[in-house]
Amino acid sequence: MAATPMRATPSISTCGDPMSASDSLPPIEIGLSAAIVAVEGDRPEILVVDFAGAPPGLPFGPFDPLRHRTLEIGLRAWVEAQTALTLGYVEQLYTFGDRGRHARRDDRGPHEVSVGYLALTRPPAEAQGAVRGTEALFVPWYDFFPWEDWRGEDGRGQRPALLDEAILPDLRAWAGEKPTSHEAFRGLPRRERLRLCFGEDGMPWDEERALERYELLYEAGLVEEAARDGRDAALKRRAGGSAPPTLGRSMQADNRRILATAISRLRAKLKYRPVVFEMMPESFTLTELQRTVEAISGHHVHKQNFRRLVENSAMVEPTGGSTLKTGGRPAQLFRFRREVLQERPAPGLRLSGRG
Amino acid sequence: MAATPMRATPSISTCGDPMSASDSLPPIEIGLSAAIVAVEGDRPEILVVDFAGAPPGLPFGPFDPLRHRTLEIGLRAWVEAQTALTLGYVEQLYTFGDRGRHARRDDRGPHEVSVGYLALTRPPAEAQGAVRGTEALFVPWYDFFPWEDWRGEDGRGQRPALLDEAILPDLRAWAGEKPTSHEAFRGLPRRERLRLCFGEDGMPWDEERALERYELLYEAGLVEEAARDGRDAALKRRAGGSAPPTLGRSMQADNRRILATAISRLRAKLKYRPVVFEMMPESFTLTELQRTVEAISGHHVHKQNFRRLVENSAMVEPTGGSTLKTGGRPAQLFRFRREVLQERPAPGLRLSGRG
DNA sequence: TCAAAAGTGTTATCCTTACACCCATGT
DNA sequence: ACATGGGTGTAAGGATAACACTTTTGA
Repeated sequence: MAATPMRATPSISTCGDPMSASDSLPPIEIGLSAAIVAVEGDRPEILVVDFAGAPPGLPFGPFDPLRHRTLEIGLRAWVEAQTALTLGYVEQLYTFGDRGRHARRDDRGPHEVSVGYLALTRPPAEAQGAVRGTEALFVPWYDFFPWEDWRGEDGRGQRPALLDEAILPDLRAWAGEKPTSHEAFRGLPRRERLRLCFGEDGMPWDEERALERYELLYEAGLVEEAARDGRDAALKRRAGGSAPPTLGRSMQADNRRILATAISRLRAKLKYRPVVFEMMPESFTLTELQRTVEAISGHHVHKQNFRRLVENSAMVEPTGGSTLKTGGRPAQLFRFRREVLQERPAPGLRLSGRG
Repeated sequence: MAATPMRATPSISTCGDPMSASDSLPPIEIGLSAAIVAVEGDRPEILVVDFAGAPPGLPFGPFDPLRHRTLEIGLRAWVEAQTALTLGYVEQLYTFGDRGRHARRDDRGPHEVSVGYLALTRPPAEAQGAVRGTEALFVPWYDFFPWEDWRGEDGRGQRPALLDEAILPDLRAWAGEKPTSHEAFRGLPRRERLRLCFGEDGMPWDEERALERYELLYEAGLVEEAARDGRDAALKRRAGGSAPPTLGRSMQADNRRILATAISRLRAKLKYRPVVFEMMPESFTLTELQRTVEAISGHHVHKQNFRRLVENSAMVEPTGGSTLKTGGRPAQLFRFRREVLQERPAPGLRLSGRG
């Protein structure tokens, strides 16, 4: 390759000693938050901690560098110590340093930075011994994001009514206003962001943009968290001004944003890594697998193509058994072929055709 | 959609008050590290801070939550204040809590957690005023990862000689040994990891696995950082035991791991988002665009197909001008069509055919 | 006239999408 | 018999990969 060139040399304070500025810095604490996902039938669920009336929160614990070598080890350790849940797949999502978590500037105590994790597990009934206390429970994640479920109550796919009735009218009004100085410098104008995120005129609804959608709603002051974080100005704009925003259940601190991050990431990852199987029991029918994928992605997929896709992908193999529990013709049972991890470079379920 | 069910209730310490455990926790400091990438001709370069003889490091600065609302704002602020670099694209990579950064357990002072960022910029010559001091400079990133450049010195693609001469023999030896207790519980056996990461027998070389490859080399004790972090045992195994490992230049602390993360992420992102253009000048020829993509991905692509792919993608438009500087027939100049961001859901350059 | 690099056209192949149809069970 | 869900086959369309070939400059 070439010899190291001496060329542009922007001046950057080198900070050879990482502690150089530590005296002047306020204390910081790192919170590890886990979005622990399981799918129960056709319902994706998330483990939350209840606050007796107050909005629920994701389970979390502080990171103690003296006890745990890495962040992920820390997360696994206290989750597996305090619950009997077996965390299969664990993945770091994002680190949020926002003040959102502690709303006010004059807060005392350490500043909280939260590292969000995604964990996948099997439905509670399968994870025996998971029940130990009463503070935490699994709740459907679409309680927090009703606009993300496009499967409809009946069978056929169906646009959530909430979108046209409540969300889009308010967002269109917001898009008509002048952007704040904060927004101006970076990114697209409001109208365009709205089109991209919510699939207005011509743009398709992209299920992977769950995080961007939540953040847009937050900026527009349409979720409860925005008010809590002191964005009252944004909220006043709402029609009438009396009715508080009710777009989905809210959560503690920035937890709903972490959950939105988890949903986006999981929906994306489904397509290029065999992560669904972390949420499936040992053996399952192809329809059960399809229901799980649909639950997560939030819309129906084409049955026949899904089946072929799965069978061609070599990700499953028949167990030999079958079940009658589904009603109708008995369904073959399959299991995950772990060997694909060693055969294919990047196995996954790239589904695009809607059902 | 459905009513919230009361079902499984794993007991998790609720930690309603985020400060509950703060007294017993050691102080933590958050370092923001930036992998700032630019492409100069056919060479990808990374901005490093020189330590006069010692291994270079990524520029970094501490996060001060009182001054900056978010981590990214903090990063942008000090980079743009201390250098005159214009950071176009900035993206959070990963947060490392490892002790790797401070090698020894008995360290005094705050524990350092590093949040790695990827930033893209234009070549130094373009970023006028970027030159302010002499501590920082751009160096070719393949100095740190020579095994990642498959383009060859001549023209045709070519496997780096280093792989067969030094890396693979040592890795095969490592794969033949018994795994440590740490490794055993999670993941694949050594032999399989080696196949996947380095494309042994039948598996293709996946350029996106740059991070996994570096981590494998670290675990096998074949990079200098492994020795520094106290993995001497691993190092003793090396044949002869006298010659220190020389697989690429090493960096400060965990910085090479962050750079590996940046390379992996950038190589992946190239394929589904129009990020190349953040590193291109206002107008460019298609061949220049191709050279940039090749520089990053580390291998050649098929010229004709690349051109068609780009032109069909509607990501560029002709400026009308042309240049003679390329030698041979004059080349048309193109510019990035920013409108694609609003037209296509996820534009990118999915190239797979090798050149 | 030749080398070098830009730029065009064509074809075989695979993958995706969509549609139509058959099979096995319970009521 | 028929409803229900499981399971299979096949044809059209589009994207990709690989190939050969033409054009325009400088030396």
